[in-house]
Amino acid sequence: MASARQISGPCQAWPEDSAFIREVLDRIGDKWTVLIVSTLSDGSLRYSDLQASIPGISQRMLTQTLKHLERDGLLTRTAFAEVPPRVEYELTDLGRSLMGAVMAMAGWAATHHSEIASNRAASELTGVGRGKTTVSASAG
Amino acid sequence: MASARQISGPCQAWPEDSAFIREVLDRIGDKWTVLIVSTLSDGSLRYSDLQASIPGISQRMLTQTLKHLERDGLLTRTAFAEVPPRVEYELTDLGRSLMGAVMAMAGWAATHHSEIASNRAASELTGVGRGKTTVSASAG
DNA sequence: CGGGATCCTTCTTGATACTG
DNA sequence: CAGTATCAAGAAGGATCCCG
Repeated sequence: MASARQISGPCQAWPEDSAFIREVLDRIGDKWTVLIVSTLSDGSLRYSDLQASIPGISQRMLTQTLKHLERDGLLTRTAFAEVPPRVEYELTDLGRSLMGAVMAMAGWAATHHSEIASNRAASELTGVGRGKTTVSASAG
Repeated sequence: MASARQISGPCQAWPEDSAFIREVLDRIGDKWTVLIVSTLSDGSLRYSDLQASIPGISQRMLTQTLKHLERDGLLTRTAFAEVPPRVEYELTDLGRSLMGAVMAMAGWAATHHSEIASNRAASELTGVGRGKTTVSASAG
């Protein structure tokens, strides 16, 4: 996604600011980013530790996401020139502040996820969001 | 952030809670969700108004995202049985609270996006996140 | 151990055409 | 107007092989 960035609208909340909001969303909206960052919140870890700590991840995604995070300055990568190669990843202050923001989202999620879940369940029965909807007789 | 635990915890951040965090992230991580919700923050709008207010969107994505949001109880859909069909979409309280959460994220983004941008720019020159990285001589 | 490069499959998305 | 249905292109992700 994130192809064209022409999102200027007439009556919007954020006129043009949405640009970097989407940047952030593109980053944390990524499944692995959140998992990696949260895993690193305990302290620095090496590549294989991360891979072991995050069950479903492939090394492709691990490497790629780590690169993105490093590029954005959310974590640091330190390679040790030892005989058995060792690389350690650690969150920067910026990375930890992202954790805080995600935690805030988590708070919202924790507060409302049951409500969302019940809404969703109710929709299954009602048919809402699948064709059937509230139909009002002409209110004009 | 209410029930979430400390950032510098002993073991892992979220053992199993990540489930509904990801649910929320999957929703707002979606480009269109944020745009639709923010567009509706001004009040109810009809289908064609939304389509006009969000330049890049296709009716496929518009319809689909609206359905998801309706299903999760973030907005309501009201169809009027008039001769020229009219359907209005409006945020629920839950939807508006999501707006608040996204605004919070926007706050973080606003605070740090320049830092991220400069980090990213610096990485272009340094080569960080693209192969070259900080290499420490064997520390042990 | 820590990746880089490649292939291949799946999911997502945009464009198009048709309906009530 | 407000969608639905179908199709094809592209991106994302996983598996695999290989190198330093």
